Amino acid sequence: MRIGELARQVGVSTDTIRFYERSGWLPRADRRDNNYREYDDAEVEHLRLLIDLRRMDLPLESAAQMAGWCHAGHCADTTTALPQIIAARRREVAVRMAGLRELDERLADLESHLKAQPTELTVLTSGGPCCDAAASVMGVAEGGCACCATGNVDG
Amino acid sequence: MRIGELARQVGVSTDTIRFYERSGWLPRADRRDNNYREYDDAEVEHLRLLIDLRRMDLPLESAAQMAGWCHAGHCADTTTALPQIIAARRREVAVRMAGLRELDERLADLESHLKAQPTELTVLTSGGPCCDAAASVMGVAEGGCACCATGNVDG
DNA sequence: CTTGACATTGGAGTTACTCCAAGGTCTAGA
DNA sequence: TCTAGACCTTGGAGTAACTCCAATGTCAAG
Repeated sequence: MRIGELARQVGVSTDTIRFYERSGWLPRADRRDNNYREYDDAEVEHLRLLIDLRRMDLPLESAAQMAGWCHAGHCADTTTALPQIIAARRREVAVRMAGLRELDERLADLESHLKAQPTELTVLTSGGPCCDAAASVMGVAEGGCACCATGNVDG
Repeated sequence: MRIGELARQVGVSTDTIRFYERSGWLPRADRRDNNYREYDDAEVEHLRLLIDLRRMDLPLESAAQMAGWCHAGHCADTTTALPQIIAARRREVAVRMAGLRELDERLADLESHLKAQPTELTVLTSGGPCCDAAASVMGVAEGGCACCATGNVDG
Protein backbone atom coordinates (compact mmCIF):
# COMPACT_ATOMS: atom_id res chain seq x y z
CA MET A 1 0.00 0.00 0.00
CA ARG A 2 1.28 3.48 -0.85
CA ILE A 3 1.27 6.49 1.43
CA GLY A 4 -1.95 7.99 0.06
CA GLU A 5 -3.93 4.85 0.74
CA LEU A 6 -2.47 4.57 4.23
CA ALA A 7 -3.37 8.18 4.90
CA ARG A 8 -6.94 7.54 3.77
CA GLN A 9 -7.23 4.42 5.91
CA VAL A 10 -6.18 6.02 9.16
CA GLY A 11 -7.57 9.47 8.45
CA VAL A 12 -4.51 11.71 8.41
CA SER A 13 -2.67 13.58 5.67
CA THR A 14 0.29 12.19 3.75
CA ASP A 15 2.20 15.20 4.99
CA THR A 16 1.58 14.09 8.54
CA ILE A 17 2.86 10.58 7.85
CA ARG A 18 5.98 11.90 6.14
CA PHE A 19 6.47 14.30 9.02
CA TYR A 20 6.29 11.42 11.51
CA GLU A 21 8.84 9.45 9.55
CA ARG A 22 11.12 12.41 9.04
CA SER A 23 11.01 13.20 12.75
CA GLY A 24 11.69 9.62 13.75
CA TRP A 25 8.26 8.98 15.28
CA LEU A 26 7.75 6.25 12.70
CA PRO A 27 10.54 4.02 11.32
CA ARG A 28 11.72 4.65 7.77
CA ALA A 29 9.23 2.94 5.45
CA ASP A 30 10.28 0.32 2.90
CA ARG A 31 10.67 1.68 -0.62
CA ARG A 32 9.67 0.33 -4.00
CA ASP A 33 12.02 0.50 -6.97
CA ASN A 34 10.60 3.90 -7.80
CA ASN A 35 11.34 5.13 -4.26
CA TYR A 36 7.67 5.24 -3.30
CA ARG A 37 6.98 4.24 0.30
CA GLU A 38 5.35 0.82 0.74
CA TYR A 39 3.33 -0.13 3.84
CA ASP A 40 1.96 -3.45 5.10
CA ASP A 41 -0.83 -4.27 7.55
CA ALA A 42 1.42 -4.17 10.60
CA GLU A 43 2.46 -0.66 9.69
CA VAL A 44 -1.16 0.39 9.26
CA GLU A 45 -1.86 -0.83 12.78
CA HIS A 46 1.22 0.88 14.11
CA LEU A 47 0.16 4.21 12.68
CA ARG A 48 -3.44 3.65 13.71
CA LEU A 49 -2.39 3.13 17.32
CA LEU A 50 -0.22 6.20 17.21
CA ILE A 51 -3.10 8.27 15.85
CA ASP A 52 -5.54 6.84 18.39
CA LEU A 53 -3.21 7.80 21.19
CA ARG A 54 -2.81 11.27 19.68
CA ARG A 55 -6.60 11.57 19.57
CA MET A 56 -6.52 11.00 23.29
CA ASP A 57 -4.34 14.04 23.32
CA LEU A 58 -1.13 12.41 24.42
CA PRO A 59 1.91 14.43 23.34
CA LEU A 60 3.26 13.11 20.07
CA GLU A 61 6.49 12.01 21.71
CA SER A 62 4.71 9.81 24.25
CA ALA A 63 2.20 8.46 21.76
CA ALA A 64 4.95 7.54 19.34
CA GLN A 65 7.00 5.76 21.98
CA MET A 66 4.03 3.78 23.25
CA ALA A 67 2.94 2.87 19.73
CA GLY A 68 6.49 1.85 18.90
CA TRP A 69 6.70 -0.48 21.86
CA CYS A 70 3.36 -2.06 21.08
CA HIS A 71 4.40 -2.46 17.46
CA ALA A 72 7.57 -4.23 18.58
CA GLY A 73 5.47 -6.67 20.59
CA HIS A 74 6.94 -5.80 23.99
CA CYS A 75 4.95 -6.23 27.17
CA ALA A 76 1.59 -7.93 27.37
CA ASP A 77 0.65 -6.32 30.66
CA THR A 78 -0.90 -2.89 30.61
CA THR A 79 -2.61 -3.15 33.94
CA THR A 80 -0.26 -1.01 36.00
CA ALA A 81 0.65 2.04 34.01
CA LEU A 82 -2.05 2.74 31.49
CA PRO A 83 -4.87 3.27 33.99
CA GLN A 84 -2.74 5.89 35.73
CA ILE A 85 -2.02 7.60 32.44
CA ILE A 86 -5.67 7.60 31.56
CA ALA A 87 -6.66 8.93 34.95
CA ALA A 88 -4.12 11.74 34.66
CA ARG A 89 -5.41 12.56 31.20
CA ARG A 90 -8.98 12.67 32.45
CA ARG A 91 -7.98 15.07 35.19
CA GLU A 92 -6.44 17.35 32.57
CA VAL A 93 -9.57 17.16 30.47
CA ALA A 94 -11.62 18.14 33.51
CA VAL A 95 -9.42 21.17 34.13
CA ARG A 96 -9.74 22.29 30.54
CA MET A 97 -13.50 21.86 30.60
CA ALA A 98 -13.67 24.00 33.70
CA GLY A 99 -11.62 26.66 31.94
CA LEU A 100 -13.96 26.67 28.97
CA ARG A 101 -16.98 26.86 31.25
CA GLU A 102 -15.48 29.90 32.94
CA LEU A 103 -14.76 31.53 29.59
CA ASP A 104 -18.33 30.90 28.52
CA GLU A 105 -19.59 32.50 31.69
CA ARG A 106 -17.48 35.61 31.06
CA LEU A 107 -18.78 35.79 27.52
CA ALA A 108 -22.36 35.39 28.71
CA ASP A 109 -21.82 38.15 31.27
CA LEU A 110 -20.47 40.48 28.64
CA GLU A 111 -23.30 39.57 26.30
CA SER A 112 -26.00 40.43 28.77
CA HIS A 113 -24.17 43.54 29.89
CA LEU A 114 -23.99 44.80 26.32
CA LYS A 115 -27.68 44.12 25.96
CA ALA A 116 -28.46 46.17 29.08
CA GLN A 117 -25.96 49.02 28.55
CA PRO A 118 -24.78 48.97 24.96
CA THR A 119 -22.16 51.68 25.18
CA GLU A 120 -20.22 50.42 28.16
CA LEU A 121 -17.57 47.76 28.24
CA THR A 122 -16.68 47.82 31.88
CA VAL A 123 -17.44 44.16 32.27
CA LEU A 124 -14.66 43.44 29.85
CA THR A 125 -12.22 46.08 31.01
CA SER A 126 -11.99 49.52 32.45
CA GLY A 127 -10.58 50.75 29.15
CA GLY A 128 -13.83 52.22 27.86
CA PRO A 129 -15.91 51.87 24.69
CA CYS A 130 -14.82 49.70 21.80
CA CYS A 131 -15.00 49.93 18.04
CA ASP A 132 -17.44 48.46 15.61
CA ALA A 133 -14.75 48.10 13.00
CA ALA A 134 -13.85 45.03 14.99
CA ALA A 135 -16.53 43.42 12.87
CA SER A 136 -14.26 43.51 9.87
CA VAL A 137 -11.44 41.94 11.83
CA MET A 138 -13.63 39.13 12.99
CA GLY A 139 -15.24 38.55 9.62
CA VAL A 140 -18.68 39.41 11.00
CA ALA A 141 -21.16 41.90 9.46
CA GLU A 142 -19.52 45.04 8.11
CA GLY A 143 -20.58 48.65 8.18
CA GLY A 144 -22.84 48.41 11.20
CA CYS A 145 -21.00 51.02 13.18
CA ALA A 146 -22.77 54.12 14.43
CA CYS A 147 -19.67 56.29 14.69
CA CYS A 148 -17.18 55.35 12.00
CA ALA A 149 -16.91 53.77 8.59
CA THR A 150 -15.65 50.18 8.64
CA GLY A 151 -11.91 50.10 8.16
CA ASN A 152 -11.61 53.81 8.87
CA VAL A 153 -9.55 54.04 12.01
CA ASP A 154 -10.09 57.76 12.27
CA GLY A 155 -13.87 57.40 12.54
CA MET B 1 6.21 52.12 35.42
CA ARG B 2 8.78 49.66 34.07
CA ILE B 3 8.03 46.51 32.14
CA GLY B 4 8.26 44.15 35.13
CA GLU B 5 5.69 46.09 37.09
CA LEU B 6 3.37 46.25 34.07
CA ALA B 7 3.74 42.52 33.61
CA ARG B 8 2.84 41.90 37.25
CA GLN B 9 -0.17 44.20 37.05
CA VAL B 10 -1.75 42.53 34.07
CA GLY B 11 -0.53 39.01 34.77
CA VAL B 12 1.69 38.20 31.81
CA SER B 13 5.44 37.78 31.39
CA THR B 14 7.80 40.55 30.35
CA ASP B 15 8.74 38.34 27.44
CA THR B 16 5.15 38.42 26.26
CA ILE B 17 4.99 42.21 26.42
CA ARG B 18 8.26 42.56 24.51
CA PHE B 19 7.01 40.02 22.02
CA TYR B 20 3.84 42.06 21.47
CA GLU B 21 5.84 45.22 20.93
CA ARG B 22 8.36 43.53 18.67
CA SER B 23 5.57 42.05 16.57
CA GLY B 24 3.74 45.36 16.30
CA TRP B 25 0.74 44.32 18.40
CA LEU B 26 1.62 47.07 20.83
CA PRO B 27 3.16 50.43 19.85
CA ARG B 28 6.80 50.99 20.69
CA ALA B 29 6.96 52.03 24.33
CA ASP B 30 8.53 55.28 25.47
CA ARG B 31 12.06 54.91 26.77
CA ARG B 32 13.87 56.40 29.72
CA ASP B 33 17.39 57.74 29.37
CA ASN B 34 18.72 54.29 30.18
CA ASN B 35 16.62 52.77 27.40
CA TYR B 36 14.24 51.06 29.83
CA ARG B 37 10.64 51.00 28.65
CA GLU B 38 8.29 53.36 30.52
CA TYR B 39 4.52 52.81 30.70
CA ASP B 40 1.68 55.03 31.87
CA ASP B 41 -1.85 54.21 33.00
CA ALA B 42 -3.32 54.41 29.51
CA GLU B 43 -0.84 51.82 28.35
CA VAL B 44 -1.68 49.57 31.27
CA GLU B 45 -5.32 49.70 30.19
CA HIS B 46 -4.41 49.09 26.59
CA LEU B 47 -2.48 45.95 27.47
CA ARG B 48 -5.12 44.86 29.94
CA LEU B 49 -7.80 45.04 27.26
CA LEU B 50 -5.62 43.12 24.85
CA ILE B 51 -5.02 40.43 27.44
CA ASP B 52 -8.69 40.28 28.36
CA LEU B 53 -9.60 39.77 24.73
CA ARG B 54 -6.90 37.10 24.43
CA ARG B 55 -8.36 35.38 27.49
CA MET B 56 -11.60 35.22 25.55
CA ASP B 57 -9.54 33.32 23.06
CA LEU B 58 -9.63 35.83 20.25
CA PRO B 59 -6.67 35.40 17.91
CA LEU B 60 -3.87 37.75 18.88
CA GLU B 61 -4.19 39.68 15.64
CA SER B 62 -7.88 40.46 16.22
CA ALA B 63 -7.44 41.17 19.90
CA ALA B 64 -4.59 43.55 19.20
CA GLN B 65 -6.52 45.46 16.55
CA MET B 66 -9.58 45.83 18.73
CA ALA B 67 -7.51 46.90 21.71
CA GLY B 68 -5.65 49.36 19.52
CA TRP B 69 -8.83 50.97 18.30
CA CYS B 70 -10.25 51.23 21.79
CA HIS B 71 -6.98 52.71 22.99
CA ALA B 72 -7.16 55.31 20.23
CA GLY B 73 -10.63 56.28 21.41
CA HIS B 74 -12.47 55.40 18.22
CA CYS B 75 -16.13 54.42 18.18
CA ALA B 76 -18.43 54.64 21.14
CA ASP B 77 -20.92 52.20 19.73
CA THR B 78 -20.25 48.52 20.28
CA THR B 79 -23.81 47.41 19.96
CA THR B 80 -23.69 45.99 16.45
CA ALA B 81 -20.53 43.96 16.09
CA LEU B 82 -19.42 42.84 19.49
CA PRO B 83 -22.49 40.77 20.35
CA GLN B 84 -22.02 38.84 17.11
CA ILE B 85 -18.38 38.26 17.89
CA ILE B 86 -19.25 37.06 21.34
CA ALA B 87 -21.97 34.78 20.05
CA ALA B 88 -19.60 33.24 17.52
CA ARG B 89 -17.01 32.73 20.23
CA ARG B 90 -19.55 31.02 22.46
CA ARG B 91 -20.46 28.65 19.66
CA GLU B 92 -16.79 27.71 19.28
CA VAL B 93 -16.49 27.15 22.99
CA ALA B 94 -19.49 24.84 22.86
CA VAL B 95 -17.91 22.81 20.07
CA ARG B 96 -14.69 22.43 21.98
CA MET B 97 -16.50 21.40 25.13
CA ALA B 98 -18.30 18.73 23.15
CA GLY B 99 -14.95 17.49 21.83
CA LEU B 100 -13.54 17.26 25.32
CA ARG B 101 -16.61 15.45 26.55
CA GLU B 102 -16.21 12.90 23.77
CA LEU B 103 -12.54 12.44 24.62
CA ASP B 104 -13.44 11.92 28.24
CA GLU B 105 -15.98 9.30 27.25
CA ARG B 106 -13.39 7.44 25.22
CA LEU B 107 -10.99 7.56 28.13
CA ALA B 108 -13.66 6.34 30.51
CA ASP B 109 -14.47 3.48 28.13
CA LEU B 110 -10.84 2.48 27.95
CA GLU B 111 -10.52 2.77 31.71
CA SER B 112 -13.39 0.44 32.43
CA HIS B 113 -12.32 -1.93 29.71
CA LEU B 114 -8.85 -2.20 31.22
CA LYS B 115 -10.43 -2.89 34.58
CA ALA B 116 -12.52 -5.70 33.15
CA GLN B 117 -9.94 -7.26 30.83
CA PRO B 118 -6.54 -5.97 31.79
CA THR B 119 -4.53 -7.50 28.98
CA GLU B 120 -6.60 -6.33 26.04
CA LEU B 121 -6.55 -2.99 24.34
CA THR B 122 -9.12 -3.56 21.63
CA VAL B 123 -11.13 -0.58 22.79
CA LEU B 124 -8.21 1.62 21.93
CA THR B 125 -7.04 -0.13 18.78
CA SER B 126 -6.77 -3.49 17.13
CA GLY B 127 -3.01 -3.27 17.52
CA GLY B 128 -2.87 -5.55 20.56
CA PRO B 129 -1.31 -5.30 24.01
CA CYS B 130 0.68 -2.29 25.10
CA CYS B 131 3.68 -1.65 27.26
CA ASP B 132 4.02 -0.66 30.86
CA ALA B 133 7.18 1.20 30.14
CA ALA B 134 4.80 3.88 28.94
CA ALA B 135 4.76 4.84 32.57
CA SER B 136 8.23 6.25 32.26
CA VAL B 137 7.24 8.22 29.18
CA MET B 138 4.27 9.73 30.90
CA GLY B 139 6.07 10.52 34.08
CA VAL B 140 3.76 8.27 36.08
CA ALA B 141 4.87 5.64 38.59
CA GLU B 142 7.95 3.75 37.44
CA GLY B 143 8.77 0.08 37.64
CA GLY B 144 5.22 -1.17 37.97
CA CYS B 145 5.34 -3.41 34.95
CA ALA B 146 4.64 -7.11 35.22
CA CYS B 147 6.63 -8.12 32.15
CA CYS B 148 9.60 -5.79 31.71
CA ALA B 149 11.90 -3.47 33.57
CA THR B 150 11.08 0.19 33.18
CA GLY B 151 13.13 1.70 30.40
CA ASN B 152 14.10 -1.70 29.06
CA VAL B 153 12.57 -1.88 25.63
CA ASP B 154 13.49 -5.54 25.23
CA GLY B 155 11.42 -6.57 28.25
C1' DC C 1 32.99 47.59 45.67
C1' DT C 2 30.02 43.94 45.24
C1' DT C 3 25.71 41.68 45.02
C1' DG C 4 21.30 41.07 43.15
C1' DA C 5 17.38 42.44 40.83
C1' DC C 6 16.10 44.39 37.00
C1' DA C 7 16.54 45.83 32.09
C1' DT C 8 18.21 45.57 26.95
C1' DT C 9 18.87 43.02 22.30
C1' DG C 10 18.72 39.45 18.74
C1' DG C 11 18.02 34.96 17.86
C1' DA C 12 16.77 30.18 18.47
C1' DG C 13 13.44 26.70 20.19
C1' DT C 14 8.74 24.95 21.05
C1' DT C 15 4.38 21.74 19.09
C1' DA C 16 2.50 19.41 15.53
C1' DC C 17 1.86 19.92 11.72
C1' DT C 18 0.89 22.37 6.86
C1' DC C 19 2.18 24.20 2.57
C1' DC C 20 5.22 24.87 -1.23
C1' DA C 21 8.26 24.31 -5.35
C1' DA C 22 10.52 21.54 -8.36
C1' DG C 23 10.71 17.48 -9.98
C1' DG C 24 9.91 12.02 -10.87
C1' DT C 25 6.37 8.03 -11.98
C1' DC C 26 2.56 5.78 -13.74
C1' DT C 27 -1.90 4.93 -16.01
C1' DA C 28 -5.51 5.95 -19.27
C1' DG C 29 -7.16 8.05 -23.26
C1' DA C 30 -6.76 10.67 -28.10
C1' DT D 1 3.27 8.55 -29.35
C1' DC D 2 1.87 12.19 -26.77
C1' DT D 3 -0.41 14.18 -22.99
C1' DA D 4 -3.25 14.96 -19.00
C1' DG D 5 -3.88 13.95 -14.47
C1' DA D 6 -3.13 11.61 -10.25
C1' DC D 7 0.18 10.20 -7.51
C1' DC D 8 4.81 10.23 -5.46
C1' DT D 9 9.68 12.30 -3.95
C1' DT D 10 12.69 15.86 -1.40
C1' DG D 11 14.07 19.83 1.32
C1' DG D 12 12.74 23.85 3.24
C1' DA D 13 9.79 27.50 4.93
C1' DG D 14 5.68 29.00 7.47
C1' DT D 15 2.18 28.81 11.30
C1' DA D 16 0.58 30.65 16.49
C1' DA D 17 1.93 32.57 20.41
C1' DC D 18 4.91 32.61 22.95
C1' DT D 19 9.31 31.00 25.76
C1' DC D 20 14.03 30.70 26.67
C1' DC D 21 18.72 32.02 26.08
C1' DA D 22 23.25 34.53 26.12
C1' DA D 23 25.61 38.51 26.45
C1' DT D 24 25.40 42.78 28.18
C1' DG D 25 23.89 47.21 30.62
C1' DT D 26 21.72 49.76 34.85
C1' DC D 27 20.85 50.79 39.40
C1' DA D 28 19.97 50.74 44.48
C1' DA D 29 21.34 48.74 48.87
C1' DG D 30 24.78 47.01 52.04
